[in-house]
Amino acid sequence: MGTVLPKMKDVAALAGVSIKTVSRVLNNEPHVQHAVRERVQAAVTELGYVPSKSARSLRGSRSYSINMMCHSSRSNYVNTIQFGAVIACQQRGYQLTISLIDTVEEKSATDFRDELKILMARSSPDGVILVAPFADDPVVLQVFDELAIPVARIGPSLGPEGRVRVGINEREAAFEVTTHLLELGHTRIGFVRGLENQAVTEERFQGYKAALLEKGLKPDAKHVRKGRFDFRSGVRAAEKLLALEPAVTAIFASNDDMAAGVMMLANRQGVKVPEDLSIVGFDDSEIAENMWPTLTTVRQPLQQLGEVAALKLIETLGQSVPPVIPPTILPHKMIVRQSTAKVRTPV
Amino acid sequence: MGTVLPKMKDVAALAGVSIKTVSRVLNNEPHVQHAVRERVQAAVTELGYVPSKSARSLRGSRSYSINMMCHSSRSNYVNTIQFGAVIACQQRGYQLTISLIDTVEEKSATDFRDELKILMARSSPDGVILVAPFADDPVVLQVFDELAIPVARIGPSLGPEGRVRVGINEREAAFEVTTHLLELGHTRIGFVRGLENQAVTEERFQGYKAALLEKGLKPDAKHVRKGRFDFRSGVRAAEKLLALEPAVTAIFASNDDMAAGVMMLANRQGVKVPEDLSIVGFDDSEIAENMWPTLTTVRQPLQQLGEVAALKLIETLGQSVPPVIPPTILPHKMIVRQSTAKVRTPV
DNA sequence: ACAAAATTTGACACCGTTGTCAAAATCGAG
DNA sequence: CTCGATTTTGACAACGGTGTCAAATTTTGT
Repeated sequence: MGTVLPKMKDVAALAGVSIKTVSRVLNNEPHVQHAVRERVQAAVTELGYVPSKSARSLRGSRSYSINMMCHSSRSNYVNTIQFGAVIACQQRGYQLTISLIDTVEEKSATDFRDELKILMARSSPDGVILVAPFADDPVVLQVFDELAIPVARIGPSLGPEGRVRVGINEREAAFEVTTHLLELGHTRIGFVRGLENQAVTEERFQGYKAALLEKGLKPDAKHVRKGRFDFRSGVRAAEKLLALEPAVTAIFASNDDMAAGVMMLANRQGVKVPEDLSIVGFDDSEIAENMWPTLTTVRQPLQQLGEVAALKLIETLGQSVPPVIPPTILPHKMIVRQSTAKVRTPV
Repeated sequence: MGTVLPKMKDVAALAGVSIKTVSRVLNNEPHVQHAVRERVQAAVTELGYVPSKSARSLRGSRSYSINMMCHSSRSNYVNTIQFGAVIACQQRGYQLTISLIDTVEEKSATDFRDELKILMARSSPDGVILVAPFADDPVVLQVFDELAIPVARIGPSLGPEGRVRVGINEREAAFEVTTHLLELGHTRIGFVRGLENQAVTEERFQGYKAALLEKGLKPDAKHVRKGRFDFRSGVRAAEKLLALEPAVTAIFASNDDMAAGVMMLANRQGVKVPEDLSIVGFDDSEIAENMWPTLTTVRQPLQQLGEVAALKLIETLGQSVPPVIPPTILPHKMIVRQSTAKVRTPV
């Protein structure tokens, strides 16, 4: 009931050892006799003792918290990754905290750096998980270098630098879905790009181009539209692509939200999907199955991405100087649903 | 570059006062001369000093963190509330942490209580924000009472107890959309309930019933289906409701995801929306605008709900014994889009 | 069986802040 | 101008752990 929380000295008293020995057991340090270790552990569970995070981090200068930095957490992408990260952190006894910060573009770079530094000083995490649009931002990476806070980057360009990186092979995935469309007989395939400040935008585009070239087709600039990863920009891109003469017979949108926009416009204009127009997306977010017809897309293991990023990050916290770590590439998978079909009238 | 983080004594030295005085200034305590206060503040900003959270919370037994407890953060509802909560916390210098925990149903009640207690001991938040399905859970509320951790509940049943509560008037909102359908001439209006362990499910249903009764219509049990707040259960409910003889001419789903399911099924069966069937949802989540036709729904100010909950919670942390607080009711708004229209053939 | 080496254990300082309490400075009244 | 009341200030302990280092204990070698 109203019993006070047990402290280390209570555990020590119950086990008949010194405080320091309890500390050693809790931190899995060597130099404790097996029998003593067991006695202490029994005392811990009996009292339901949980070490005080603040005391621990004050002396040990580790906060046992990981921060996930986002621009906005309101997207399936960020949200699902976050979900995976929370699970991993919880499992390892870490706490996940969320920080929101505006992108560099919305303010001056110095303001941004200052704000970021204050934010980090406040939460003083042991490590930070970066997702788009920060995973590729040189200013952000530099600040964390200066603060000597380890970062894990999700879905970044796979450069050679020595930080924890987790992602999928974006280019290959884009190559696969494009090839899927080509094999269905499509030759005029529209492509909707994502936000230009994100590395994945170019990666996916490269995959698209490579697939066309492999089949001996020349990429046509008219078939490529810019997008912003949101529903609305998908609608706008589709307007242009369907107005072409001759129009495209398939559209590859760089994510599902834009694909949903494409589909909405097709529905509205009476263009039949997939008979007159095949559509593919990217991400396999919830919306992909919740539209009609359901969307062919690429499944990114988002939750797993978050989990692995958090685990790898926590793992590196022990090492004093993190070695150069090869990027972890998780497998993606093309999910063929109803929005793609053989082209009707091959020209 | 590699300068160490400034500590309180550095600030004290620069301002020419004692450490304690700096502490007083930072905590807005009285008994500091105006001039001294300014001098200290100047020193703080000059050094870019940020107090150490761990030291603070160790001595002061406040952690400056708020925990948001969810079952799964992967829904627009939870996600948007979380977004608002992060904003509010950040603004007040608090940190938002996320905890995931399985519902009571998935394990024994004692296990649940133990797990919850350990989770809270680990993160030791100053307060907790509860959302569905925990906001109404008596076991959860009891545990927090025992631990003496203040909670803020979002969207709960509006009982008389003295905790921070934030929500909208669910019943009235449901009353309004139902009335909207009635005024369009609909008389056979289907209703899809939500998860039965959540208070809002009954609240919205009561609003639906009240609207029918007010227009002199008798609620028909055949027109009411259970649901689980997800796309799939919306599809299933619609199958049943559209198979009725005579079929319903409108369906009110208790949330947007289920409404999307209803719409998908209608599209698939060739039932024209809104000509043959009007559909309304609830929440105004992103999906509402990202379907075709766009969805008439009720806008819940989810982000604001999260913000207000966090702010009110932080506010009460000062008071030693939180007084009985009246619930905060935020305004909702019916958003009429394309999915509702006059009934075609009034029977 | 005894000294040296290795292992196990505990006393104590310390991390950076806030609470307590007494000292110092200022103010007001007679 | 002095004395008590009040305001302002600072010295010091304390929060609950971990790091250091020395003491106690056990093991090893001869």
